[in-house]
Amino acid sequence: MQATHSDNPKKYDLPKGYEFAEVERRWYTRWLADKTFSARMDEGKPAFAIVIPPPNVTGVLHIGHALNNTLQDLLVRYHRMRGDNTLWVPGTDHAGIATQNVVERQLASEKLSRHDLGREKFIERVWAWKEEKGGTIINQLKRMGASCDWDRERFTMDDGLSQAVREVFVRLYKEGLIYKGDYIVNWCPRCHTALADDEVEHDPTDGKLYHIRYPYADGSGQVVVATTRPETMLGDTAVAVHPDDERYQHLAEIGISLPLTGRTIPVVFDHHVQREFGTGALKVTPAHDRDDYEIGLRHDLPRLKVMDDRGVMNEAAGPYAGLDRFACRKRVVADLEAAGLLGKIEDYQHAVGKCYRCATVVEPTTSKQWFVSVRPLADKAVAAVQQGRINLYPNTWYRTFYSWMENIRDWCISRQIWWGHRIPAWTCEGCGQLIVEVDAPDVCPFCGSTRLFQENDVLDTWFSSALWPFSTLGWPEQTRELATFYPTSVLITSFDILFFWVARMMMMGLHCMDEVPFRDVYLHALVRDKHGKKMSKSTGNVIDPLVMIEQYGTDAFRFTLTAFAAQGREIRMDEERIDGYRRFINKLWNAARFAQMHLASADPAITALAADPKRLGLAHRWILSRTNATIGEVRAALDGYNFNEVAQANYRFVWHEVCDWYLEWIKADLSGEDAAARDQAKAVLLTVLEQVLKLMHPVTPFVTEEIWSQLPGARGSIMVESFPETNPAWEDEEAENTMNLLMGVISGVRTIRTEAEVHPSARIEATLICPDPDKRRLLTEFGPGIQAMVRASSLAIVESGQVPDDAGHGLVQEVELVVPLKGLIDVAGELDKLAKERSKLEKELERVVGKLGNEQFMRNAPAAVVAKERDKEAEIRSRLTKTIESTERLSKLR
RNA sequence: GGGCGAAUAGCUCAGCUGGGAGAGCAUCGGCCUUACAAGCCGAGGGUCACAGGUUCGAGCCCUGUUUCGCCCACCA
Repeated sequence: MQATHSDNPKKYDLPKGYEFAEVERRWYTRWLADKTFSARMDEGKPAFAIVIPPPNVTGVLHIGHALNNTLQDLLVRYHRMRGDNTLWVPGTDHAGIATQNVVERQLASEKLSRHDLGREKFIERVWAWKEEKGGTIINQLKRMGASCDWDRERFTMDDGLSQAVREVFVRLYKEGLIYKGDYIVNWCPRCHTALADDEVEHDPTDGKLYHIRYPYADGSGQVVVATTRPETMLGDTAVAVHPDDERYQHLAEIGISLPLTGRTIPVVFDHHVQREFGTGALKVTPAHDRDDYEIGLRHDLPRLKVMDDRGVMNEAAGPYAGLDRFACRKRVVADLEAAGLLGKIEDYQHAVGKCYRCATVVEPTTSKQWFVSVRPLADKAVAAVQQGRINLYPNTWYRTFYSWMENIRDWCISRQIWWGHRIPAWTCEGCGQLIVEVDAPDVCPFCGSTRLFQENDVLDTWFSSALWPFSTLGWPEQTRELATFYPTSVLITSFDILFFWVARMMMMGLHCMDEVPFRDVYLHALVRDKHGKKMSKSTGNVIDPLVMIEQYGTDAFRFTLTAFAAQGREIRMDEERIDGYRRFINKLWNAARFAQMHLASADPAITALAADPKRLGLAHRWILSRTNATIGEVRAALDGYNFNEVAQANYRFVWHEVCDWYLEWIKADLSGEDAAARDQAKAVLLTVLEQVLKLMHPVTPFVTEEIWSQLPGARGSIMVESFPETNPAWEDEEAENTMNLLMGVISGVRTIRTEAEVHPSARIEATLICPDPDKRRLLTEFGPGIQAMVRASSLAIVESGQVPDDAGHGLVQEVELVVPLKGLIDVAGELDKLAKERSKLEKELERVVGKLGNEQFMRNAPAAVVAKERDKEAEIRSRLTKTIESTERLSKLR
């Protein structure tokens, strides 16, 4: 009777296909209920801590988060299984500008602005939004299987964290490392706030370069200046030329008559000006250009602001007041044209700074802002990295890190928005003194006035996230968490926030805690589409992690991300790969089903048999040796953050060693009559399966937990099982060599079968000709196994013999494989192949012989390499002989 | 302008300190062989971008070239 899939439904406890959706839901709920993710702080155990890069509270899980959190979870689960005191702190970032924008948009749909509500009501509204919508990404992280200690979830505007922010601010202020001043900053006219330098993105943009004639004040001539922003000329307060430029020396006395305004402005001499560029003359607008600002400082030029916060021209722009800056540009150009002062207009591509939040063209402008003097802090960070107290992975980042830190500029930390940590500084209306304190003062300590007004500005979002590694652990309180888990072990993040965030955490951690915030930094790549393009909504190439999870399951998705995470390599996500790994998860599932058939009634204590492999059969010794090797590989890969190797080692082992060979090999024993053989097989099968599940658990938590729970015996969560360790007793080179021989012979016979198109279920008669007595003994010993694997009705193992003319023939490790095939051979095809084989072997032989005949090689190459070449020569020669014999034999059949 | 990275099978990628080129997918052939057709057994397919160099030996090290990508930068 032919068995079908519906037969014996009771034979399997596990469903035929892996049903990930139900399993994932069930186990995550259970893990949460059992608090399996909760950090422990046991005495005497090493600590392993990761703080999550807090996603924006407005965030929606994208594939970058998915990668980032998969890698973190991988390490956290690994260390938890190793028995470390393991903590993964989750949380979200209040994301000042981003969040304020979201709520403002919401208000706009009600035809309201934040000003209609006023500051207090607006902030209430943001909190309300956060309560309602802010948990989105946290729930999505849970879908990813993230094993964060959720009871310790933090938000950068929590009371505790806000306290930490004020403490640090006040401390830095009192140390003179925070100052307030009127400087040029990047201003976003749409967000109405200053931006830090790295919050400005420079896009190459097609624009125009306008050449404008500036007449000399005495009318004796003119100088041409070029600009991409003609409207800023209204704020020009000088023209600059190079000090050594003979063309303009005489202008020092004369000055320039600024067109459209009639103002007279001086000519200044500054080394910044490039003589070769354009006419060598540069218009100077200190209030609206960063370089011009510097020139202005050097020459004590007035700073004339001609725009307001919205990018609209102000009264200083005279007749242009009230015009938007871009409208003004057109008008200025038209007026210059009319006045005959406009020179050529060139197409010009240049980098235009845009707001990283809303892509509005940033306006450099002077404004009163708060800054951090980063030099002393940066020096500490650089020193810590140089001393190896912080390691960067991949190490290609060191150079970039150092060069960035060398050129770092003071950090503008004030933002003119409402959502964020309000700067803890008050101005006394009585005496005008500035008071900076952690807690709001009631009276002015200088004059006793009670009329104190707090700063309106809030802090840059990155200020609070810079404190994240210690603020989340309770600082400034000296908590047990802080003592146990600071410094944290590793930070895993995307390289694009190395400077926004990572460098600043180093600075703040070293300064405030006097200790690094983390020992290792692993910087992963950006996830791109399979063609290497950035994913973006407009391109339409976005891969949504949640869709992937629904389609392929979380484990398959996680496995894919892990497999792609090779150091120093960009990730080109390909949905087909996810599908491939989904099949792998299913393969594991089915291997477990198979095991379960035989293990369901087994006593888990039988695994004790595997402790002493010397008494076990070959295949068992082999798979234990391979298990041992795989454990070593996986651990090394995890310890070195070589995530792709973790995936690869597991994949290879499970599919190509356990499933392809081991399970097939032991089928006979499992269903055979020999009770001792059966017990061995069960014992090792269970042992290997346990090891596999543990090895894979950090990558694929759900399927491994589900299978684990079904194994015989009472079992707790696999999450708290101990991670596999290499076991020297399992290492067995001899078993590996023998199995390699057997597997080679089996594959060789299968090739003969397939090429002759022997039906897979047909039995063949096979002969192995093996002159080597040791190998012959092994082949004889394991003959029944070989016979089963190649579906032979008979298997003869002989020392020597003739190969019949019509036999299929192969050669593996000096063993001749002979399968009589009675006319099934495709003679012409085989002869073709043999000819190809022959020429290939001859070429190889030539190379090897040449090498061995080379004195230099013989002198310089290590003995092992020489010996290997000798073996190779012998092997090639014997293969060549056999190939020629086969050719002759087959030729007769033609 | 400076810096970094990449180029290996049709596609996506491994290849760790130099010692006989690999995987998955795709392609071709054959199979429902009772864990898995989401599978099994096989096959074909590569001038390791190009040119030099070092070496007994180079996908790997060095130099240069080309192409692509990214980061940083005050040439209006």
